[in-house]
Amino acid sequence: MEKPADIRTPTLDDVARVAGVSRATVSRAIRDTRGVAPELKEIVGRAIAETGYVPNRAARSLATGRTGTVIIAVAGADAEYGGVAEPDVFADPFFSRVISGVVRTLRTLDTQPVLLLVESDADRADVLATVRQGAADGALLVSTHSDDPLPSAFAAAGLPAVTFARPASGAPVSFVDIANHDGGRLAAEHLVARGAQRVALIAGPDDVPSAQDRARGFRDAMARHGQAFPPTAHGDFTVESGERAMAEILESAPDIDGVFAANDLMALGAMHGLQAQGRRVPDDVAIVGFDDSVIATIARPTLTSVRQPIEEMAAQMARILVAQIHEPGTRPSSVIFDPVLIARGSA
Amino acid sequence: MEKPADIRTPTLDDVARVAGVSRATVSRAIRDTRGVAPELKEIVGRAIAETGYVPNRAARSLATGRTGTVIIAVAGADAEYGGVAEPDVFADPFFSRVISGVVRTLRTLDTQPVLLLVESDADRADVLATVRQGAADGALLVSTHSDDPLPSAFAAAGLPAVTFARPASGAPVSFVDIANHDGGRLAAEHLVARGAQRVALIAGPDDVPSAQDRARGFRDAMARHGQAFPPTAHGDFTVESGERAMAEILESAPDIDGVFAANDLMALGAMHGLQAQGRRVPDDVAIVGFDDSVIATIARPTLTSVRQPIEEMAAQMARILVAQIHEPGTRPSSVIFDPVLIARGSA
DNA sequence: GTCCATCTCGGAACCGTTCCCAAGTTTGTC
DNA sequence: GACAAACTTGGGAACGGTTCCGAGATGGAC
Repeated sequence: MEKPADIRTPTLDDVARVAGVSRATVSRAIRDTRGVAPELKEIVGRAIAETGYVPNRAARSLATGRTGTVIIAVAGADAEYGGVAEPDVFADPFFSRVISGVVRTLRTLDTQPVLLLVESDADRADVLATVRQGAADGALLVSTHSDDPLPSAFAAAGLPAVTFARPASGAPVSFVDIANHDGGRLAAEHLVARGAQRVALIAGPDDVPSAQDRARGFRDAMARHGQAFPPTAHGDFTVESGERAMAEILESAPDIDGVFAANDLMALGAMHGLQAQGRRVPDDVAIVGFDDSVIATIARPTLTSVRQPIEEMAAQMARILVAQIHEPGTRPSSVIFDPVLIARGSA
Repeated sequence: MEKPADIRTPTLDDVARVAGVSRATVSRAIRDTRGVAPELKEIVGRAIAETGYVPNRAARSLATGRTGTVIIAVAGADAEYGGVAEPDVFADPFFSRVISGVVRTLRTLDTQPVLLLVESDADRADVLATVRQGAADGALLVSTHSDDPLPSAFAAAGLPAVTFARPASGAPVSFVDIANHDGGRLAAEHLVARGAQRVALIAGPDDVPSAQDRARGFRDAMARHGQAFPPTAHGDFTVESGERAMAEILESAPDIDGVFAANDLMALGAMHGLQAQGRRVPDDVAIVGFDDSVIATIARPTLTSVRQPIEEMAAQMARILVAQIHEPGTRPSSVIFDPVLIARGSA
């Protein structure tokens, strides 16, 4: 008190001195573990307020071995994979929705997300290192590439991780996914029910398992209605690629009257392509997208789309990861969501 | 070596033992401060590889008082402010672009971003507490509300912070902004040059300074061309509000031939509203938006828009913050970017 | 060969928590 | 009233780094 009021941030010892108890007691009072007298807890509370104490996270983390932080790693296009094509994962509402769902849920779990972009092997190493260094307790892995080695790396290191979509590598990590095959089927059935006779498919990249499943589900269902071999073109989930794919299809099969695209951005591109050729949507050609993103409601006509409850899926990822962190050694689990078709103007 | 190969993660002491040097030397070798013999550095390097050592971030952070982490706090709609209106900040490409720019830049600065959502006073307290607890070295504040108390709080606490847009409170914190007034002027001049005789304005919320500046810039410039009082309606930066505002304007001024909206989402809503009434864009009514977001290229016709280099602005925020963290006590600085009009199909 | 300056390295203190363990206090039972 | 059990509390050792300080070693100048 006689000391020149020092600027140093108060520590547990300071609070203990003011409260007239030991450091250990203050620590217990703060985290209100049972076994501390109510009146002492009261006194400690006042001492904390008086000193303006805030616990130091680094020290706590060092002592407990936990940080209350997880990584959310979103994988964009690798430089090696093509780079410029998709300059920004954030341009795709898909990633925004995942992040949104994760962030919102983690908030209720007293956990903070560190956002890491993965676009190279160096980035991948960084993600793993960050957890190894104890700067985060686990990782949420969101990647579209099937050969992403990160899930395997986490599994091998025994570090908590949850992926969006089943890891193609078969790595034993928890994941959350949607029944993509069923989603493709829903799209097919909707087009057929609408009377489409000659449908086409704009599929995603061949190395993306979820895209493959959607395509397969679509084709399987169409085969039941006599259209086992719909004309197909591939895109990379961007609007531009959707438009290109549409043009490609129209060249070989100008008489189509229905299209299913593996995501909304490509569906929008297809719509642009069709409209540019003077075809009316949905009168001449019906379109069904996938994701039910905000894009679907912004398009004109609005886009019929297979809904993927991304925010809820992301929330589930967060819950599984946190549970796994608190209960180490539990076996990997998985949750599969069911898609729903949302009918709008385009089909 | 005779011990049962323990599963414990290796520590500095382990490396020191293997390398046959002291812990202090290993520490110095790792951060290669000068004053350690090259051959020892070599030996230490091998020992690190052999043991699979990774430095513990919590311990380092405890010793140094730094974390290599910053908060990026994005403020959505407060529950108190209206809540449901904007269920998700991530739906707005604006925030995605800010996050993208920040994340990309921080990566080059050896700093990791913790993403925090701010939607209540409790969230705000959390942001401040996180930095106080030493879990982050500073904060990037992205908020549209003028009465956000966070900038002032950081300034008062003397904690490093950088805001997107000049803080309305006048708090002495660094910020990055765009010349909104000039942006409004650019839109006005473009519409006038195009021959628009009766323009209208879809402004943002009155409590958002940047929106006010855009509106003021627009009106000031229009006044120079004899249209000092353009019919005006307000929106809240969403597509729906843009459509509503457009309807409102058309009711009182059905003969307009040009519209400026304070962001692209509202411009798109306006476009929808006009098209629904059978008006052609840009032939009957020209539209200029603001932001030059991905929305502008997706719309049909594509949207003429005042470009805001958001990613670069965000990058600048990150750089300023990190500089401030490394050089404490520096005075707040600011950077103002210049807007550019990108002409497309809508005007 | 001696002396001094310079450089390298090890010992030990320190950062601020948590948690184990022992000591002290209270309560309850016979 | 004695003794055991249950509960609180404080002391001190981790946790895993960084950094100050002093001791040797080394090299150069005379």
